[in-house]
Amino acid sequence: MPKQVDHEQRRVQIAEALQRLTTRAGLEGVSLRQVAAEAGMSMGSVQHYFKSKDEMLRFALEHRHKLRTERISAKILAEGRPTPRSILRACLVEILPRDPDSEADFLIGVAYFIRAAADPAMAKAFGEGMPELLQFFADQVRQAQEAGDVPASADPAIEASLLWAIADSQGSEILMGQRTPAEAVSTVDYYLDRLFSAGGSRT
Amino acid sequence: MPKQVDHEQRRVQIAEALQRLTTRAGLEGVSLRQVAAEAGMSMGSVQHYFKSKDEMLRFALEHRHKLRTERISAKILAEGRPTPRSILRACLVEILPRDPDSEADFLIGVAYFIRAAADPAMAKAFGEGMPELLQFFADQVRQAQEAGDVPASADPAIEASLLWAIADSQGSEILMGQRTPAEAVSTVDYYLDRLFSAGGSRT
DNA sequence: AGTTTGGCAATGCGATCGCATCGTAACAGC
DNA sequence: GCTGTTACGATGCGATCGCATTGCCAAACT
Repeated sequence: MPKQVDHEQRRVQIAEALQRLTTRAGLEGVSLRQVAAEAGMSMGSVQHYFKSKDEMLRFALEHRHKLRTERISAKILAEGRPTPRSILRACLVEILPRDPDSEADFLIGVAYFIRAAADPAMAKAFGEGMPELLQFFADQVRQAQEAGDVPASADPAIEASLLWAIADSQGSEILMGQRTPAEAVSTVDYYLDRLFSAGGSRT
Repeated sequence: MPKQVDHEQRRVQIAEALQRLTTRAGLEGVSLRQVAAEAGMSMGSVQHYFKSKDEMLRFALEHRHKLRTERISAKILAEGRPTPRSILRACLVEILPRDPDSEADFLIGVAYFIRAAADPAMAKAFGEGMPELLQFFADQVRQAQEAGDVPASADPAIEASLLWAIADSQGSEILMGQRTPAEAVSTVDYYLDRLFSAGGSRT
């Protein structure tokens, strides 16, 4: 029929404008008008692609999840000779806010978290990407165990949760200015050192 | 001169109404009118005790800090024969959202966090209570080291940060419904088990 | 060529926001 | 008992919010 516009692309365009704004003001502090302005279009246009603000937020969250997954995948593939440890380290460092981009990404995550706390639908969308990552972490730990690099007594599922905890919390402290990215990375390494040696048969 | 009103008490009263609301709608979703209604007073009254919304938020944050500190202190004193490990465990469990009250407290923390990310003044207030707790954790780890319960190779400052990370992150996952409080507590114990035995001379 | 339909801008509406202002009631000091 | 200061409720203002409505333009399809 009429024009040919790639809906998905437009939605992504809007979502990315939203991300940029979210970094500065949090999620609740962002209005549809601001998003439209940031995306360089009229408010009516934004409304055309998202029936409500909530729908826009949910799309942007899923988009972010996808991007993060891709980013982490790329990191892993970029590893020359990946070992479970190097893979885990790459993931954890990737999660940490090290530059404006990753800082934005981290902030957006928190912004969504707090909305998810009050909005069950958002909580569902928010939680969906998590088990996947934890599962991946657990798998890496398991492989390291089989290679004898991590003590057999370790519980992969719990270890995965702990690894995530460290990246998450260190990230928060970086944002609060209580820690530098370099310090956070060295904390990650400190922890990996212990996980990958305590009681293990090799270093 | 006129009436005799305890300003501090009134402010606390308002702050607590704010906390109750924050649990439900996050920090940005709370209006002065709602706070006034929740506190059972008129909006003009709230304005009388806080010149601006920001000032109210900052006071409530400090109030929360104080309460949490007191709560943790009480927990420690309640320990019959406290050991560094039992103290740390009590603190970590105290931080976790286990019931509506502690859940609310945790949510409020997140709500303030996100505001602090955009507001330097709030970030300052937010970060002030943190080093104190980390310092306390580090001291406990150090004492355990001296008792031979934690390997000497451990770095108390980093361990403190890791301990906080675990409580913080597990708390988030509880709120997202991805984990039960019981699971989180067992994760805490799992971690303490390793910290307090790996390479250590005693159990 | 005319009709249809999607893309998009503009505008309006009702609600709500933080904040300023003003009026009033209550009480302390002279 | 008058005065001055404080407590606090009521109201109004300008801005902004999400959302609904409307209308125009351009591009397919008949």
